[in-house]
Amino acid sequence: MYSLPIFVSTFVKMKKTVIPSFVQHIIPWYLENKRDLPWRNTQDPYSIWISEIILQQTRVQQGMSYYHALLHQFPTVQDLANAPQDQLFRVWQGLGYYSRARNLQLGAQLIASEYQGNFPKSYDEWLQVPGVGPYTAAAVSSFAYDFPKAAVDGNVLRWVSRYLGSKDPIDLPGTKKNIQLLLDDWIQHASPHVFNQASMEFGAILCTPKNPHCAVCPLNEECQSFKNDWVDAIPVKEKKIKTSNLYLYAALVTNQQEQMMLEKRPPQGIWGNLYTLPFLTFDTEVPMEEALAQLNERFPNPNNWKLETPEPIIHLLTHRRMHVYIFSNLLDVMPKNAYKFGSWISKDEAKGLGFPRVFEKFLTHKGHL
DNA sequence: TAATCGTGGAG
DNA sequence: TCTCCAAGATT
Repeated sequence: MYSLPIFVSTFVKMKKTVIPSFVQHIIPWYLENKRDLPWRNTQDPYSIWISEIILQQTRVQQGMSYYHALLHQFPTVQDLANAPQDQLFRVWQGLGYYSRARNLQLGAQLIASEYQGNFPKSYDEWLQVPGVGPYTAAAVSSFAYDFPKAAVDGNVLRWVSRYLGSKDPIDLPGTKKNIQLLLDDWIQHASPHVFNQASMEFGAILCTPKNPHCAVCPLNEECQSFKNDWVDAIPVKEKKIKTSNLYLYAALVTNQQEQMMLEKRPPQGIWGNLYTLPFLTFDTEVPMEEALAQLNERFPNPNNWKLETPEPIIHLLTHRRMHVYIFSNLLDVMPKNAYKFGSWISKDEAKGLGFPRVFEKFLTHKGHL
């Protein structure tokens, strides 16, 4: 006989109950056990919005200092809207996913102009802000304005699928949609901002990806995964992460004025709009002579390079293992107009720019930053 | 829709 | 050392 998908059947069943059991158990747990996080002590939409953009795919511990730095550098949405992008990237430097910073400023400009510095309030309004998707729109509108929309992030997908014992892959849009529908119903039985905070905190603190704390979980008696011993098997993911190699050859070129050649990356692609040493990339390893030959095509430099990284720097990206080789022009003098794709930048100027972590570390180590 | 976009910490 | 993946969004 045909059976309803588990989320739909749960949704139908819960419709009949007055207050979902999850709400009854998890909100008291949250109020007792929540972490003291700075963006939880405010209803200021600007601070909350900044925090949510930072926390996309980013752990609290990693994002905390950036949260304080951004609010310190750009106290108001107008400050952020009017800031030079280089200044923003200097603050965002090292946090990764730099399109977040670009879109954050686009959003600030939208709010400063079209909203006259007031902030969107509803979920649908926030969804129009660049860099704000379904999760962030629900989070900001509920935290700042108590708008009743469930925030569905990785924590929530995990605990809901475990709680219901669903083996639907959580990386499929249909699964997310079902969970969104279910929680959009449940959230009506609680204070929206408390519900969303409690929901995510529960996933982050108790229903963790590995070694969840089922023994002390207030929901363990009704958790389908706990009862069936599926906790380690749920959530299910369809896609597996496969990493491939990427070989990056960069040039540290300096002149007699103690300037170095830097390129601003194009807006699209990795490290968009940040500053890097000029570099070439290959999907497969190439002989060192070939890499040097290609560097020489770009720089009218006598073939005199020094390999600064005898062992390549291994820079791990989510889907890539990057092998970074850096060459310097050991003895040769580069003419001022030798290379038209980059700019000569002094040490002091470079300090105000944003660099990807791998270049920032190297240049700092060599005393160029 | 599937691929892309960083970095650092946990296990 | 290696895999996983974290308060996702965009194209």
